[in-house]
Amino acid sequence: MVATMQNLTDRQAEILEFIQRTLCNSGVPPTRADICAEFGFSSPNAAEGHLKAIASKGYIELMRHSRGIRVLVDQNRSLTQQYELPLIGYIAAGQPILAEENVEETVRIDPELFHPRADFLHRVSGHSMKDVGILDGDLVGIHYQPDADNGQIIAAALYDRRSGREAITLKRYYRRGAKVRLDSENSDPQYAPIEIDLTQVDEDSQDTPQFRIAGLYAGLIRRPR
Amino acid sequence: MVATMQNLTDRQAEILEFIQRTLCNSGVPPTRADICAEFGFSSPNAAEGHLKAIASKGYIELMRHSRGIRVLVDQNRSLTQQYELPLIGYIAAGQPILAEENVEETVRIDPELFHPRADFLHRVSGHSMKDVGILDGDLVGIHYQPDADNGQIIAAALYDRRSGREAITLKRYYRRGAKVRLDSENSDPQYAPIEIDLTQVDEDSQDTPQFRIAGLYAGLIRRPR
DNA sequence: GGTGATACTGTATGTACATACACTACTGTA
DNA sequence: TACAGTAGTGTATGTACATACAGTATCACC
Repeated sequence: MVATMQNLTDRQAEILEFIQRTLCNSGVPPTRADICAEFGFSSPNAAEGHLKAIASKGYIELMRHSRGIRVLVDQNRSLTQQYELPLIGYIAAGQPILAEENVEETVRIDPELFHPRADFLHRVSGHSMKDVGILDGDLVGIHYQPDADNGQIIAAALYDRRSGREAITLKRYYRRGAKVRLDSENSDPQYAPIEIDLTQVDEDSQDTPQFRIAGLYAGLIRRPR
Repeated sequence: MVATMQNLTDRQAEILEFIQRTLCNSGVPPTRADICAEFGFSSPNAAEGHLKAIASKGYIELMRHSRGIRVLVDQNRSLTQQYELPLIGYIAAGQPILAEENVEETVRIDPELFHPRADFLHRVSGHSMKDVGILDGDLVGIHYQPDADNGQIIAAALYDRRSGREAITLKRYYRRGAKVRLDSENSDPQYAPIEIDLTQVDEDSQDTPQFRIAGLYAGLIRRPR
């Protein structure tokens, strides 16, 4: 957006709101004449002037054909809202979590559905959290956050030496000093806790830490096959 | 929608798809000329004819002004989609399931997230489905459907004589002739199967059946407190 | 007290658009 | 075999629309 984003005047805001309302009600943007009818203007130039002002402030884009008004900024989340979350499987070497390379697909869902707000989704693989009702194949919402409190369920990013990437796993997090313990929630003894000493540096991969917190578990979605 | 909803021809589907694409890309519906340019027609009547055909099948609505095309049926969910599902707790006496009286709140979520498509949500209360990872407080998506196959998880509407309303419960459904069995998924012996004989009429509430299928379990959302 | 932004009126113009009429041609179907 | 639905071409027409030019009035502000 090139235009400088200044504040709209009251009148301009009213007109922008009318454009959005029209779009919502009829599916088509209004004409200059429509705007005049709504506000009682007797000259199409009243509308034209406002549109140009609103466009120069970056809120809409004008195309030079009939009804060529495109709303760029949507205050009341009516239409353009994204409602999409990336689904992250693995984290490629040296990449931030939300880098495009890591996005497997995009799921249409309102991030605000979860608490705290989810920043991305992860597909659970395995049964390590079975006892808290998180099953293989579930999509969990993760709130991006680099630290956590003891006892919280986190998305742990564990570096895999072979593949050179980080795998995400849900674990219950406990930390005492430099010692971190990652618990599973499955009574089966094969799911033993993982113990990590943060002072221990992994020599094979100097700059990449063995472990980091990718975020906080914030809820889940299950879509039966 | 008054128009009879028939299937579109391949060409008509292509054109509908182009309308949606245009709407998505530019925010404005295409003109007849735009459609001609896209498909290589040399007469605007080619476009006009298709639009009328698509409109008569109920997929779009034509208004008699420029770019007056409104998409009513939105296959790939671009703009007009609501993304809201009602949350149904109990069913008031004599009301259809989705009656307004039964809607506790509305949750912003894409119905297509679930399979089959969810028509409403229900908040699980109790632990009867714990063994399949459906916990107390979870929101389950329900696909409205009055019948089910053996072994499917359904939302059962059970008439409660005291309150005069129907309570919704998730159960695994089995039917043999007129005998219906509703299983819980919890190894604890307190969750015994419910047996219902469909030939038995409840005398205290003559016209209201004891039991009906409210719909099919289609997935769940969990929002930790 | 002049300058610029906002908020309009009034008139005019050319073209973008929807749409009607008239025809051709193929296809499934009753 | 005739009819309805689909898929087009070609021409024509009136109006819906964006938009330019020329003004007026109010207000803030330096």
